[in-house]
Amino acid sequence: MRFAINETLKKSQLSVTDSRKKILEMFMRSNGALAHADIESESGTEFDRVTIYRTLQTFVEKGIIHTIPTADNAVRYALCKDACSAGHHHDDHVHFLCDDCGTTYCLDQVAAPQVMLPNGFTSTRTDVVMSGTCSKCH
Amino acid sequence: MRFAINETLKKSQLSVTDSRKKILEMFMRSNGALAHADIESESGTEFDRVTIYRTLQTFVEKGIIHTIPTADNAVRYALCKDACSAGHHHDDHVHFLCDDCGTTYCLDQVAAPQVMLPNGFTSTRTDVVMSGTCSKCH
DNA sequence: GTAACTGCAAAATATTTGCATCCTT
DNA sequence: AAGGATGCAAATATTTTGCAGTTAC
Repeated sequence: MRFAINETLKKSQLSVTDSRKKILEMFMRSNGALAHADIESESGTEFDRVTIYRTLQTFVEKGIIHTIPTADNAVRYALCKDACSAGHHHDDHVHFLCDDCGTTYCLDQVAAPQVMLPNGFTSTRTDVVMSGTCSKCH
Repeated sequence: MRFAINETLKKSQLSVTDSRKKILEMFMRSNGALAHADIESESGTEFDRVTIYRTLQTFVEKGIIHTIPTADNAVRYALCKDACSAGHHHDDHVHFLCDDCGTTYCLDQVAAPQVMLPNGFTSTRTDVVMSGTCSKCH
C-alpha cells in the first residue's frame, strides 16, 4: 500500500513541495511520533531548520499532524487520523512514551476514558499520556 | 491556616533561603500551576532567572512539585500532594487547562481512570490533561 | 568554618522574523 | 505571471554551565 502523500497535501490546499513531501513521508513511515529534533537529524542538511519549523506549524494548522503533550520540554508531533481536520481534532486516543527507547506511540486502539469533571467545567479536548516500558523493550 | 513553608523545605533537606521560600509560597498561594515565565514575571527582578530554573529543578527532584505535560512548549509545575516524595509520585489526578483564562487546575478529587494497555506495555505513570472552559469562565 | 546556594557572565540551544529568491500552480 | 514556499541572515528567547562571592547551618 502506497502512502497518499501528494493527495494529503493537496487535500489541505498546500502546494506540494520537496520538504513537505519528505517530512510528511517521515511521519507516515514512523509509527510513532517525531520531535523537531528527530526530523532535523534524520534529514541532515537537506532543508533548512526554519523550514522544518514552518512545515510543522503548517501541518498542525491544517490538521495533518497534532502535538503530543510531554512533561519534558520536547514537543512531539504525530499524524492525525482521517477524522481530523483543521481546527477540529479527534485525538482521543492514548499516547505512550517508552522510558527505555524513547519511542512515542499512538495507541489508536485504546480509547481515552471518560472523565467526570466538577460542576462548571466543560472540556473540548482530552490528552492521556502514559509512560513506562513498551513491548519491544521488555 | 498558615502554610508550612519552612517545614516543607526542611523535610526535603533543603536549606531555607529567600528565593526558595518565595517561590514555594507562590505555589501555595496559587491553586493552579505555574510556568517558569509566571514566576519570573511575578517576582520581577527579585531574584535571578537562573535561580528560578535551579529552584524548580530542585523542587521537582525533591518531590515538592511535579511537571504537568502540555501541548504548547510551556512546561508547568504544580505542588505535589503529601503522598509524593523524591522519585516516587502519586500524581494520578487530572489536570485541567482553561482555554479562556489560561489557568491550570489540579483536579485532585478526580481520579485518573484505568486504561487497558496492549500486551507487552507496562506503565509507571499516567497523565491526563483536559482543556476547555473552567467554572469561573462560564 | 564548610557546604550549599545565589548572582553574574557567557555559552549553548531553540525559536521567530524579514526579506530576497525560487518554485508550484 | 502570481502567490506561496524556501533559504539565509539575524534578532529574540530559552536553557545550561562555570565560577566567584554570599548565606544557611
